[in-house]
Amino acid sequence: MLISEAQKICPELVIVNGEDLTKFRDTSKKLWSFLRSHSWNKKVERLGLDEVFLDVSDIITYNHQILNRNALATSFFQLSHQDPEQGFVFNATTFFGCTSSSANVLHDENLSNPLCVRLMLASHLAGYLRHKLEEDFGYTSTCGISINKVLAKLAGTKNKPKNQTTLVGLADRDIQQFMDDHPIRKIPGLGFKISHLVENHVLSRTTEAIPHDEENSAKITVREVLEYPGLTQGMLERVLSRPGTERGIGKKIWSLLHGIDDADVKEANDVPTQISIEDTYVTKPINTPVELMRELRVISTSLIRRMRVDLLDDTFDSDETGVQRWLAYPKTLRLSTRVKAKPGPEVSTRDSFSRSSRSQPLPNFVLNIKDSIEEITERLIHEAVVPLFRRLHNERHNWNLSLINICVTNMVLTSNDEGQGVGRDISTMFKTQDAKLKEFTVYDETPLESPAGGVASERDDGSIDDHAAQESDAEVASWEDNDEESWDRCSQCGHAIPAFAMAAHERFHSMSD
DNA sequence: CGGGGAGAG
DNA sequence: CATTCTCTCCCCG
Repeated sequence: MLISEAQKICPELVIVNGEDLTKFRDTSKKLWSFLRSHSWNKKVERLGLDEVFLDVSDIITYNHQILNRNALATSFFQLSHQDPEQGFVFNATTFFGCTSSSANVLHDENLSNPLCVRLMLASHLAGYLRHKLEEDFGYTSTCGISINKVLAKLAGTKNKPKNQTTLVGLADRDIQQFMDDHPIRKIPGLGFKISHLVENHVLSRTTEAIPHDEENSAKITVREVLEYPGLTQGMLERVLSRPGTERGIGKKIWSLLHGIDDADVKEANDVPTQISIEDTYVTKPINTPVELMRELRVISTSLIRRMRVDLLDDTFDSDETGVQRWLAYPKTLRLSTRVKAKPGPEVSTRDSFSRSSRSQPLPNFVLNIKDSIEEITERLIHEAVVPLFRRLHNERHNWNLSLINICVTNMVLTSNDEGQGVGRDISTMFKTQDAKLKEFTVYDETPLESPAGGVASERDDGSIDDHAAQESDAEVASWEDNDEESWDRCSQCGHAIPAFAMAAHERFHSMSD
């Protein structure tokens, strides 16, 4: 809701600058887990905090097979392969919720069309899941049901805010009809860059300047693009190809415009591939080391906190077992900044939006769970973040920073989620474990060096200076040096293994026995 | 792997 | 309403 609207309705409203997304994140995770628990193939892909794709092909195939055509009105949808009791009763003579066509009832000719029956079954599954989301958790939802991701997502926009839409596209021309009236910018996968290139070409414009705002973004429809003479995959490829563009972009965009999308629904990722925290300083850019250090401290602190929330195993209460281990840990630390554009006559809007970044290996002390967040933050800033900053900016002040971002990425998984996903196949499990052991072996034999650039510190005059590396810096960031409990010898093979990886390592032995 | 771009919510 | 703060996937050298 617009803040101005909220204040109109509720004048005594207290507005606090900033937000805490914790409850949103937790709820998102909870609802997502619920949906995943109903998936057979585990293809449950999150899109942001409040959307999710489910590939339910396997469930639909099964329920199609067991469908009794003599008692359609009192059918039973089986939610489990193992337990035939699990499921719900439904009326298979109609779709659940809205459909893209006017009639919701399945006529005889449609009943003989397998695709139509499958879509009908999926609509009931969606209806059931949405019902549970509302009854058990208290959240309404929208859903689109179709044969691929693009069509499902577009269908889902039709009956907001709390209904579902099944796209009953039985022939290619039904699909095309559905696509035709959409503005191309609304097609998932066509962002503002590609939309403008396509629009400019179709309208035979040669405008180089791409407007950055949503306002004058392409209002041109899919139909108008497809009616353009000579529009082929190859033509789109030529129009859209610039250095750095995705290979096969022409074919991809052409397909999307036709409602064709072979992108897989990806299996759920247990840990994010990246965690980043950023802040913008538009009205008052960062210019002095004092301001800089304060902001780096704020951002780093919240990053360490987020790492512990998102990357630590929370299956047991930490105070019950006393042991928490990393599900995954990042190998890389990255600092990005954006410099505020100089207010001049010809400001290429481009400039103010692009970022620069530098990265380096993440020091290992960051993973010491027992150390306090403040302690780790301080060390991280001085030993890693400031050196990265100095690689980005030579000047000692007046950087005019309008954005700072700190990111950890390049995650290494430390254990298989037991009984889940890939772990079924012994040989692939062996391979993954082997790869992980290799990781640890490297750490074992090669003690980490102290980060390049030495330590920087803040001086009274506000400048940042390098010190020659101190004696103590030599022992920077090594688990062994800091905490003898962090590494252990495996009783079976004598290999040195980080404590958090021991469980995985022992499973490795049990697999190879 | 490091750096950057595009697109998503 | 426009901007902010994430996150993922991809390309190039």
